Amino acid sequence: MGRPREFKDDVVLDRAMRVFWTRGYEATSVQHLVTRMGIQRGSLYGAFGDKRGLFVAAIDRYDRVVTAKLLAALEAEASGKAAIRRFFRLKVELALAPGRPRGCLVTNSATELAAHDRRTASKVGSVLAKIEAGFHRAVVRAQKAGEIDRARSPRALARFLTSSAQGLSVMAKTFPERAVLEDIVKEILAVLD
Amino acid sequence: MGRPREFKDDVVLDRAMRVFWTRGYEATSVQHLVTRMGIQRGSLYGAFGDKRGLFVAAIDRYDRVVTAKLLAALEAEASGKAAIRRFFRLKVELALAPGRPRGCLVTNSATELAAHDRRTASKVGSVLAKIEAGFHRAVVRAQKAGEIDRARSPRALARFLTSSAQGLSVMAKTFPERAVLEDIVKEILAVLD
DNA sequence: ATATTTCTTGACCGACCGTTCAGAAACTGG
DNA sequence: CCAGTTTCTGAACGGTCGGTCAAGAAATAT
Repeated sequence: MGRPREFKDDVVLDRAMRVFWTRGYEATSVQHLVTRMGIQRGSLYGAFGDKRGLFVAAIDRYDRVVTAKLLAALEAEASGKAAIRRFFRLKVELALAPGRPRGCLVTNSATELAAHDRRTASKVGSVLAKIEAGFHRAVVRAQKAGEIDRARSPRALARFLTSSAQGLSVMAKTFPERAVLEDIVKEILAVLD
Repeated sequence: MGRPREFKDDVVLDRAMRVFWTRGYEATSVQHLVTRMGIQRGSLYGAFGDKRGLFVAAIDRYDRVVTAKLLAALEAEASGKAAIRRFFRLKVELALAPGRPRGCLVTNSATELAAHDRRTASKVGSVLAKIEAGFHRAVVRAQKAGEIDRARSPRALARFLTSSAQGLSVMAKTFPERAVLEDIVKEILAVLD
């Protein structure tokens, strides 16, 4: 009962996500947000609490939309090695896709806000943990198939791959050139041999 | 002639650098800066132009103090491979050193500001280029000594190592634990074998 | 049809933002 | 000791910040 929302949460959240993704948290004003989201201030505060709340919700949305696609790539191949390769190839394509913000919202949030804001820190931490877990599964799968030496620590490899994905996001934001990113991915994948 | 400065530029710049390093650019107010730098607003504007100018000067200072130390590690060993190992070991130690801001000012600046501000972007770009050049020299040295297969591209390896250093900085900010960082470094160095 | 609930709207709030500036203070050259 | 120059000091500037709120609009329940 009562008057229904005139907007879909996910639709305006997608727009907010893009704004935060391109401009960062602090550089984005509420005025900027309401303009791009196409709703009024009151609606924003009614639906998401405050700017921080909207930001955390935007990271969550990013997790469900963007990160989920990358994690899916990690599970899509029977071969663990092929899955990891697919993950990084997809990451490069996403990083270079026209009309898409550069870099990664989670990486940006980790460096800009995670140190000061608990809610952001825990969201970022859980997303990174999810990625690491995905890599871990892929590595174990690859080891079982004999693609990767069983003597190597899957935990260390998973952490390395997670870190590499972060590094790639930083580089994608600074040097969004295919040649650069492909050079990097080539050597990341070389670690697995 | 005229009244002399009551502060040393590098001293107050070091303090500004630390503030930006821990809090980022946008989240740091000029009020915050003058408090921590121990000078007045007027002096700040007189010496550094504006907030942006101070920020760029702080990155420059970071380059001369922190990055220079890492680059020196890269030149300190005759063996290219040992030099790269030393670089990453030092990076881990710096990342975990108590009383020091986590992560890396250049990495933070790359994700927070480089996309919007040209001056920051060119400063960040030149620092990263310097690091990449250092890695490149070390890789070539290692190849000449037979430590690394000559068939591998030193440019790709240098780019990979630069990217890895960025990733490590992100991870250091989110998970400042020795075990995590050492796992990552172990696998980064494994690429060279 | 009316009461009730929720959402929308746009004006409004005090606080703080980055920046400026006039005047006092501290130096140098004559 | 004074004129000239630079720096220091702290108050002040307009603008924008994140956030609130009262009133109207649109739905449901009775």
